[in-house]
Amino acid sequence: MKKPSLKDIAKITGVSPTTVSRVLNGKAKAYRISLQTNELVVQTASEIGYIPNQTARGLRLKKSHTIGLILPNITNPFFSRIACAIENAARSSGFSIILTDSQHDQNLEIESIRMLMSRNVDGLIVLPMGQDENHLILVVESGIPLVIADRYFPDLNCPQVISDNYQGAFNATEHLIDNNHKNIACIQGRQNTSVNNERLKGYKDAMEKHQLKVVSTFIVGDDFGTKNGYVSMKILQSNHPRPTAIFAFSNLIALGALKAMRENNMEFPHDISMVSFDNDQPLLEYLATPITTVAQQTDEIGQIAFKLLMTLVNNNEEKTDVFDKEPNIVILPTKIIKRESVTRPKSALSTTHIQ
Amino acid sequence: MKKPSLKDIAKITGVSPTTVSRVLNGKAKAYRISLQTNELVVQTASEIGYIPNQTARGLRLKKSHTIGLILPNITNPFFSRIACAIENAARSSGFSIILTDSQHDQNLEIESIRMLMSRNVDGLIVLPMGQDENHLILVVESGIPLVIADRYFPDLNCPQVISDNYQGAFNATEHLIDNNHKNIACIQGRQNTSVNNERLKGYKDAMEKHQLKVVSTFIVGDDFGTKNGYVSMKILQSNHPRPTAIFAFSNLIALGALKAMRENNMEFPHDISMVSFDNDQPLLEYLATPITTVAQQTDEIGQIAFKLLMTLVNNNEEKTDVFDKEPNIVILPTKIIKRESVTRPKSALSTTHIQ
DNA sequence: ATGAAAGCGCTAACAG
DNA sequence: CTGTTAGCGCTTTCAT
Repeated sequence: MKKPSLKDIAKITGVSPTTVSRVLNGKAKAYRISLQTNELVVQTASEIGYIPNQTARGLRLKKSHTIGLILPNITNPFFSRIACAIENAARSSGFSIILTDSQHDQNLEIESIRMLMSRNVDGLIVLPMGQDENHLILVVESGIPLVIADRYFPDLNCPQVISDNYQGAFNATEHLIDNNHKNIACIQGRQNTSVNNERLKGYKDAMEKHQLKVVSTFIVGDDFGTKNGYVSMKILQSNHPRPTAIFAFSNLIALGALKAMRENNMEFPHDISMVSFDNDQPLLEYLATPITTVAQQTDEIGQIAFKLLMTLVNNNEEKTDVFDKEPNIVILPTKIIKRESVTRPKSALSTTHIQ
Repeated sequence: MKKPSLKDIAKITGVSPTTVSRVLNGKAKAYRISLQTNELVVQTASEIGYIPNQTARGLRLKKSHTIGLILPNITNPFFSRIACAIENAARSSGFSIILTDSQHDQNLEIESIRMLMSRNVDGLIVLPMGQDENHLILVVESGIPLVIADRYFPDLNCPQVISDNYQGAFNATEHLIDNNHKNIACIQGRQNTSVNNERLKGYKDAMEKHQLKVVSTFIVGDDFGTKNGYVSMKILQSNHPRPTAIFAFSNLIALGALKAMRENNMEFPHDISMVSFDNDQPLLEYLATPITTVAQQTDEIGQIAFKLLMTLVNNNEEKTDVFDKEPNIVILPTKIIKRESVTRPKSALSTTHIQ
């Protein structure tokens, strides 16, 4: 026995499919359908266990009540929190989300976009892995609502939500400086991404503000992942002079750095201080050395991204050409969470500043 | 300018929609379509940027190439790893996943199932929050392929993937006993779930095997979340005698317990040893006291769940009544990862065993 | 080697 | 207050 359709209900009740449709969509009063008919339809619908076919509905209405979510890796708590917030907001609004994990792979990201468009999603929230925007521009041009989070593309004409990465990085660096550090290295994430650029700028500006020279060998790394944190830390340790403090551009970088420090038998934070971006690792508080982090408002990023998308989706119904309006950029403040990974440098010796 | 359809290609090329469809679905040779036509169609399709409408396709084919995934909380690394594995496997097979987070809420879980069915997913992977099975039975009866992970329902006629929770718990407990603990408490998760039952049984059996009495006040807790870990630990600390070791039934419980221990100024593990389930928190290694855990094979759980679902989906195409076959249950071994959270109890005094 | 026509399940004119 | 008709975009008989 196959799934009952709206037509089946019509047959059983003896009314037309139209009426059934209207009743089931709560348009009974709008069409002044008799209470009797209404009852009858609702009744039989539930009796035979009718479940509306959203696919058919979507085809007809050209609205799927589905949005696509593309992010670099659901396993990263920073992303999973955002995903969770989006999913919750979406459900409350009657939307489902198709999740795709790009695995930090540009091609997968592009493929996912295509796939999602072919599935007629009503909109797209993407947390791009890099800073390429061609595929994103195509989305905007195609007219399907798009919201970007965790990256900023000045030329991309769509709403975007990001943290104030510059200020966060500036504060992080200054916090290190306030603790007397002069040889401060940073382990970057993926270069030329807006996130990385801003954090780098924040770092540099803080250094310069305090008359500390920005040393190129103290700027290492090229990826937001754990491995880069590990490798970069190893490199920093092989250099002379060594830094007395590290600013890690992500939680995963910090994790990798931790591993390298441990292998090198370094005492943390006595041998080296650290502050990291991202505060979403639940165990952060209970580390041997709880790490001072720059917290991003992940829940808010998710919620705002979804709201922005909804505005777009709804606008889209009214007029088709809203795409010349200014990009709607939301910048969320960060907050530095001080823990125990920052101390004053051990000795004057180790803090000799390179001139 | 709206999205081009298959018909548009037909119009431009001058062939019929049928032919276009055949070409675009790679059935050119099967229908011996001339190379010329083939070329022409493929060419124009890419020229006008044609993207097939999967909604229409799904309606016609009654196959959406989409599966639903329901899990209790994507923010929990245990689940996000499984989700990641499923998503990857799905993508490789040309499937998309609609993700829903039940937030450990039975009603949301039920609602999600309905929603997913109405979206014509080809199958469902659910990690149920509890042990209610009525809504799951309905799914099986409706004929839509269903695979369960992380719970076991003996009466549910569908493939299921779980860890060997009994053995894992047994080993965890025995490890504590091997370290001379006698007053071993456990902080349970949600009661009457298969997972909890098995772990509890493993705990009890290990205790009994070593002639240790299972004390009811040493079995506390009722939820796999952080809060329960915290509260339960507080309760255990207020009891006399106090346990010298804790077996936490989940990573989140351990996290909550950690918080309580810290507040009570307990030295960990000197005042109290601990072993926990789940090894998916990335920072586990770097805790002040790295916790010994029972690792589940999360990637494998996800991969196997998806494979099982695919078998079902494909079988389903052949015959409609495969649902009388034996439930296909896969039990994956766990592995205890020893770290530093287990020591011998401090003094003979504190290990006095209650008789 | 290609097409015409029907229909998946639903809804929105348009008509009474 | 209700029904008839057409059609969303696609695939699949059945023809030729």
